Amino acid sequence: MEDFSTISRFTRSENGKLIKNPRKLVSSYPTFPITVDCAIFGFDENELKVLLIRSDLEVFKDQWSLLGDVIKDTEDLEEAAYRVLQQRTGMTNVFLEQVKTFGNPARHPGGRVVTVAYCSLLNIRDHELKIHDNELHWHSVKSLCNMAFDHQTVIEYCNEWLKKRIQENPLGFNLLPEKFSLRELQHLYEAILDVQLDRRNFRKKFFAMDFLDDVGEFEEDVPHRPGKLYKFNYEKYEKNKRKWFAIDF
Amino acid sequence: MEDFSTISRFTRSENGKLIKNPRKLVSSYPTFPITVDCAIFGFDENELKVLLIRSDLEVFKDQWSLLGDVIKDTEDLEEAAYRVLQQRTGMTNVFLEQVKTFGNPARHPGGRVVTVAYCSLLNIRDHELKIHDNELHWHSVKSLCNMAFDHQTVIEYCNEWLKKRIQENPLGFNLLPEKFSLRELQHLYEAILDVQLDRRNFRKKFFAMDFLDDVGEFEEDVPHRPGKLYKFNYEKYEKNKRKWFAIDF
DNA sequence: TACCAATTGTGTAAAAAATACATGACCACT
DNA sequence: AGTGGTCATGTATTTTTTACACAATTGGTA
Repeated sequence: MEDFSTISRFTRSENGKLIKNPRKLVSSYPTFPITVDCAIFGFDENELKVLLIRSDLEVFKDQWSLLGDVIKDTEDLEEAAYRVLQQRTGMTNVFLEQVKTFGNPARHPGGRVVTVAYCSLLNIRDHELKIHDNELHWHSVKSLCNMAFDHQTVIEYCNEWLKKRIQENPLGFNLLPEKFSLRELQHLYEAILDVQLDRRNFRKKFFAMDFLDDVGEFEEDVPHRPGKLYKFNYEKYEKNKRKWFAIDF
Repeated sequence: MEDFSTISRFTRSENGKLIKNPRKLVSSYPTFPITVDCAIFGFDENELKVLLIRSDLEVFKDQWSLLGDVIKDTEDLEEAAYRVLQQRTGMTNVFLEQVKTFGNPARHPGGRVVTVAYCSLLNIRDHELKIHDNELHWHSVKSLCNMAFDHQTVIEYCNEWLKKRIQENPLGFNLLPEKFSLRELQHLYEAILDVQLDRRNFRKKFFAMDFLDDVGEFEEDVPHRPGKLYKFNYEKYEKNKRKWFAIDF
């Protein structure tokens, strides 16, 4: 006889009969607070930044935390994250994607709170005027410290996720103005991946991918010869994108 | 004056003062049931399979669902997933990784239940004797239908996740016996990725990665010339693994 | 015991992709 | 007019990927 004694009483009905009332079943489940936390990344002065807010918990006095909120009864997780994003930055049409859920029972000093981490990418200049709340701050990702909750871990995880993702998908453009020069693009990659890239090969590669539209304009206000400006053309990307396949590890 | 009226009352303290009692704060948060669901994959007869259980809800009569359970007060999410895995397969030391959290308010007929999906990989033969519970069933991933909850979506997501992951990391070995032939390995890749691969190039690639140990034995009970058996050597892999970097999309 | 079916094991040539690298022109600033 | 910083561009070399064929081994079967 097999020992099923360790199987939770929630896993199966005791007697093998079908459960008629799912509401009753679910109401017997233990419940927990759930939040979403947004790692909102921006790129400025050749550095990757993350938008943080001063914690309002006394135990985390003078520490920073991600922007987050509890989820509401009727909203999906992504909706909640998007709401946080909009409320704080005023921006809509912004890249947002779920990264990971953190559920360590001790991660919140007020009791168990499970949080779903989202990663968002936006162009800092597009909304810089909206951040006059001086509790909000763009913080360099390289020099994080003194974070509330487990938010340092969360940001590091999101940062690693971004590093990987930006090599496989055209996400980087979300961090730049609509029109950008190839130097800006290269600096973005160099900053996020923490590598040095050869300029000629970098250009060759992006031109070969063939989704950059020359907008016929040039950089302004740069203290050197201005470079051409380009736009990311999503349709071209979608049409030509390679079927990603390569065993390689 | 900025309009912060839409910002949730949970987001910040009203008056700008620091919150002294985090327990009180958290106890004001709405709560939800949280479950973990495990997409447990196995490989048999050259097919990717997933371990399913018959739903015990009457609304899902004769439908299949993933193995899952509610999380307990004091356990971390991964602990809960691991518990489900052990209880059902009797196996320990098994690959397990979080994939995504699903929180659609309507995904459970009994009310809102948020679930964290985990993906697990194991060798079917290692534990086939433990599945005499006839409510449990290895189901071909290619022919899913009639799943309870949103579990079809969840499995499809996990399957895509696996497809990508198996190309970047040596996960496939978890689905094979400790000693395997290169044909088995190739069939595994071909089944999961749904491609045909050139045998010589496949072998060349894996030998070049240099983490397969020839165990000096041969296949048995095959109706053709038996191939050499190999073991995956994790230490060698760790030592030689390439720093993964390539912009490519 | 001879043959068949299935699979093992092995290498090379051609094509494609990644890398390394230098120069003259342009613009702003002084 | 000179300087500092950047733009724009192409080629040769190396590395990686791909395509592809044949002899040998085993079990099964007539």
